[in-house]
Amino acid sequence: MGKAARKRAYILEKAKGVFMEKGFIAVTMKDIVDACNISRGGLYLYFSSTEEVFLALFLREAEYEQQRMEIAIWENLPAKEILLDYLEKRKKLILKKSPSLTQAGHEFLTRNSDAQMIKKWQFDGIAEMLRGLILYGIQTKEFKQVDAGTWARHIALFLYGLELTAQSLDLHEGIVDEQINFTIRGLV
Amino acid sequence: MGKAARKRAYILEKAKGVFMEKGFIAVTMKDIVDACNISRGGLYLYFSSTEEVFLALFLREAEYEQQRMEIAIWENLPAKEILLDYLEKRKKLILKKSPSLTQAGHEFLTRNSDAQMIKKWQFDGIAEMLRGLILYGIQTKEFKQVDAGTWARHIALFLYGLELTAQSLDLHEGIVDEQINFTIRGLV
Amino acid sequence: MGKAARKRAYILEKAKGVFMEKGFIAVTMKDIVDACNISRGGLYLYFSSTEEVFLALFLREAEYEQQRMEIAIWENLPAKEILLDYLEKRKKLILKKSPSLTQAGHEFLTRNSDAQMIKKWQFDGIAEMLRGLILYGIQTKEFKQVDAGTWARHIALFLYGLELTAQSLDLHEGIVDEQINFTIRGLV
Amino acid sequence: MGKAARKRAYILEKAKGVFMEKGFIAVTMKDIVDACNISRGGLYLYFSSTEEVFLALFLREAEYEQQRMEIAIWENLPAKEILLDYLEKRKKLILKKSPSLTQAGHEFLTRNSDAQMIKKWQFDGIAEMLRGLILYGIQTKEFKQVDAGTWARHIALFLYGLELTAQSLDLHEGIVDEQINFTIRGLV
DNA sequence: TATGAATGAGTGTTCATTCAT
DNA sequence: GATGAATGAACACTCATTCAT
Repeated sequence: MGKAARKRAYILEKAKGVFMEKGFIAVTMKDIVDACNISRGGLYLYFSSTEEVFLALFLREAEYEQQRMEIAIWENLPAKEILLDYLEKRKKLILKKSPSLTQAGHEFLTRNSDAQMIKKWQFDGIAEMLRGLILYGIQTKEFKQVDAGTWARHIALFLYGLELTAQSLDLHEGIVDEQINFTIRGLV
Repeated sequence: MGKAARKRAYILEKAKGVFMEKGFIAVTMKDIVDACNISRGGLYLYFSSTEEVFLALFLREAEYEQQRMEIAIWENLPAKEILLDYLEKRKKLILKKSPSLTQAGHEFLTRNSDAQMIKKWQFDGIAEMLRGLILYGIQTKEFKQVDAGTWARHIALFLYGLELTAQSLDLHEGIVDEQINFTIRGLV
Repeated sequence: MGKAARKRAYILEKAKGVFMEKGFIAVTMKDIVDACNISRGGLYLYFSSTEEVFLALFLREAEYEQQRMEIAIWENLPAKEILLDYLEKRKKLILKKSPSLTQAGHEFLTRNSDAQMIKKWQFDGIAEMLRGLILYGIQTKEFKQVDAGTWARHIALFLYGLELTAQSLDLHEGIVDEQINFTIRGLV
Repeated sequence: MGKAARKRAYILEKAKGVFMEKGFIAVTMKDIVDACNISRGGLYLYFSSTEEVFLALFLREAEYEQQRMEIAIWENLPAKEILLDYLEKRKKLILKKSPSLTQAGHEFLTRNSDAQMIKKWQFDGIAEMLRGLILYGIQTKEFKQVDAGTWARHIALFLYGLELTAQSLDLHEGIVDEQINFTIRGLV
């Protein structure tokens, strides 16, 4: 990795904290500059707007997460275990008090309807992944014979909505657990 | 209605368009001034911040909607019909292509955790209403013997998330229908 | 007194409280409007700036005070008693916590070097009055044989300065008494 | 002196002219910006309010003057000569036709009762200094056996008041001389 | 006369963006 | 490449002043 690439990676890493803290809209170039401890002009050598920073960050995160997921799925672990792991991970994000990258991504989408990549990642990719998992669970008899596509989309949408709203609605852990268990019971 | 009240109502009406267009965070007093075709100072005679405008607007909308709902529920129609009507109404909001006040309300909540009124309206009130409806449906044997509270919260959360995300995710009507029907099938 | 004159007098009375509270510079037409409980436009029917209000007020006060003084002096009271009374009156103004009309007048003079009337009243008139009093006291052998003009101007300047600075310097009563007694001792 | 310090010094120098011209209350950040020929935002890099500018300016001036004074006092010159020099210096300030920083400082104190530094400089410090000088003069038999504290405060107050009022009252040099000589005669 | 809604100019303050070093 | 000082546009907010009623 060249020096420039390393600097870009550094900026994205620091920016991630900022976006997780403040969402997307409220973030200014100054926030990122401050978080990175670099000069105002320095940031502009690599990115020329918060949009650009966020897109690059989101792309990086998406690629990374995609890999982690595929590995987990194809390790032949029990479907139920994979699902529980996944839900557990989402639950942590949901219960986090500060905005998540999901929230920032949502704010970004609200203003930039043509950000296909984010759209794909925030929903399509996850729904597809869940569908694969459900089909696999049906095959291993762990799950009921349900319509995998519909269920996958339902879970994806439900979790996405839950993550966006949990903090603003002040949902406590009890309700989040209740809702997640409710979802699993429908499937298993 | 006095002159001042009429002017307030006029401002709220114009501001509604602005909030539906741009959400809450991105709206400035100047946006509202421009939409109303009044002077900068003129707006300050009625409202002194975007927060104040939005709260007044939201309260007005909430009161109006509340009335519509209560009437429908207490007309003793079959539970299933009331639910379908309600879901149909939400579906229309969900499929509307331009941003709704729900999105603006969500942004408001993201920055203003103490806006109890909005929180109540966006979620608590609706969950409670749905719970009453489900209990009523169970009593009339229209619905299965389910945990009314859990289901009510599930539907409320799911619809809220769906409304927030539908446009940004570009969900087409097929998927929205699929998801709504899926929800009803679980209940009936 | 006609209706208009009565209204003018009313406005001046209320404005006096405002100027005593806030000095001259910080007072806005809105402050006066609020204190008078009249409409914005209404005030403009009588005065078209804070300058105008203040000048009218100062003139009125000056005329009133002038009369009181002259009466006291020509009642043939002992010179020392008249002087003590006068100093006692000034002391009260000096120890008052909020700005006095003197302070407001000073602020006015700072911005309007051509306000001869105020200048005359704040200093020349008082010096002249004190000079008459000192001459009278010398004649009645109550005061030493001093240069009446110089002493009069000294006392006038000293009291004026003391009144302006007492609050901002946080002078407590002990120091004010000390300084006033010091002045009297030089004379008697 | 670094570049930033030089710029700060430049701003203070230009601001000094503004404060001497307009006092403190009437000065806006725009006035300072215009006097410095810099951009609106540029000023905010160094100071974020007129208060801040003025305090920095006053501190600088105070430090400079303090040094001059201490040197004069401890050079063991005759007390009378030091006093005359000091009064001569004050007389120049008093007769200067344009407003002085003293007026601005006074306005600042009027609105900002907790500016101890200014209070100390405008009065306490000077009274203390004069007291030391009078005691020294009594010791060398140059001055009469007077109450040094009372006299020191009297002179400090009198000069302060004189400086504030001289221009607004349009006192000509004859009167200022008369008053200063009068003060000296009381002491020597 | 009297009202008070309405205006718009002026000021404070923040930030994206540029540029000399 | 890197810096950070500087700029200026944009927005929040206040207030003197006007004007239709």
